[in-house]
Parts: sequence; structure tokens; C-alpha cells
Amino acid sequence: MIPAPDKRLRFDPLALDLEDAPRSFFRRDTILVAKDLIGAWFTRHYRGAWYGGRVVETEAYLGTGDAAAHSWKGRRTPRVEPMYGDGGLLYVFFIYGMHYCANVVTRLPGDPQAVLLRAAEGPEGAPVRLLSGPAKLCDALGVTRSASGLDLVAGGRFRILVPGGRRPSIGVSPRVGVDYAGEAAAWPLRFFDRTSAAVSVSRG
DNA sequence: CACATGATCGCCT
DNA sequence: GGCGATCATGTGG
Repeated sequence: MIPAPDKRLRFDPLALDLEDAPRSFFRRDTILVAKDLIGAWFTRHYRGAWYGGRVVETEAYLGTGDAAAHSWKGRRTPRVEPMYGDGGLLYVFFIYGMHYCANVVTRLPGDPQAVLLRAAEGPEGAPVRLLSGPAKLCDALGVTRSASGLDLVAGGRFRILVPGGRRPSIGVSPRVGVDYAGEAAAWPLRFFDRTSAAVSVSRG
């Protein structure tokens, strides 16, 4: 069973003019998806109510040629399997013995790329830093291993809702915590909302 | 089977 | 900016 989300993340999607991102949104180029997820809402439907936050920080993981990606060199294990699925799946992994991180799978089946959700802003009234980090985001929304592989598109419990119109000003930097990845550690694949106070670490 | 390590965080200095 | 908490996962024997 998936843990309950933090009550402070409850919100009303109807008040925000949001719509479900379609499959085609996720099948696009991973860097484009990572940028377009800034400003989108990562949401969870739980016991008749909606919970979630507006994504303000992401990282692109580019698949078999990216030394920082779990699918580097085609590595394919039960854990990583959702990355090999269709764009729009959720990929959750456990790290450091105590934390989970959530990724949105991109591209087509067999092309294991994804976008890590690093930080979000909760609805009005929620503590500013409640979702400011990939593990905190998962903790607050109740995202655990059992959510890995779920489809974000099929009208299920977890969804990505995108706003119309205006786009935030987006900053770019290298990814966090991937120093081991050689040349790939310097690639500019972290994206964030320049105006958000909820961005997890320094603003490169 | 055993072991090394990590897409982290918060607390300490 | 260093460190400990704490364990699934992958790799190698």
C-alpha cells in the first residue's frame, strides 16, 4: 500500500486551469520534457481528493549513453525496468537506505530515458520547503517503491497536469550529485524555475 | 553468499 | 562543508 500524502498538499485542480499531459508530451526529447515539466503539477489522487505541487526543478537522464543514468550502457534490471517502458510511466527508486526519488519516463519503449523530479512548490499555505528535494518530494506525497511503473497518463492515482500559456524563466546547471559520471557530470541537464524559493540546492 | 556504494537530508561545526 | 543514518541493489566469487 502507498502511504497517505501530506494533508497540506491538498489542492483543487479545477481552480487552476490545468489539463492532463498526454502520452505525446512524454515521448518527446527528454531535455524538452525536463524543461516543460517546470511549472507542471505532479499530483496524486487519494481518497477522493487531490494532492500535489508545482514542479520547479528537474534533471534529464539521457539513457544508455549517459554515465549518470541508471540505464547507462543498457543496464536492465528489475529496478530500472520502468525506464524501458513507454513515455509517461513513473520510475521510483530507493536510495541511501532511507529515501525514494521519482522520475518521469520519456521517449518510446526500449529507449530508457527519464526526468528526475527534484523539487516542487506546494499549494498556497504549504511550507515553502516541504517539497524542496527529490526525497522530500516523495516523502510528502507518499511516493514509494510500489508506485514505480505506474502510468501517469491513464487517469490513475498519479498524474502530471500542465498549465496553459505562460512559461516560467528557466535556469540551467549541471546535475546534482553525479560527480562519479565522468564527462557526463558536467552536462547542463538540470533545469529550474529562476523565481522559485523552493529550488532544492544552489542555483547554478 | 558477501560486500561496497549511492540521482539524500538535516544537523553539526 | 562534513558526517551519520540505514538498506536495496548490483556485482563478483
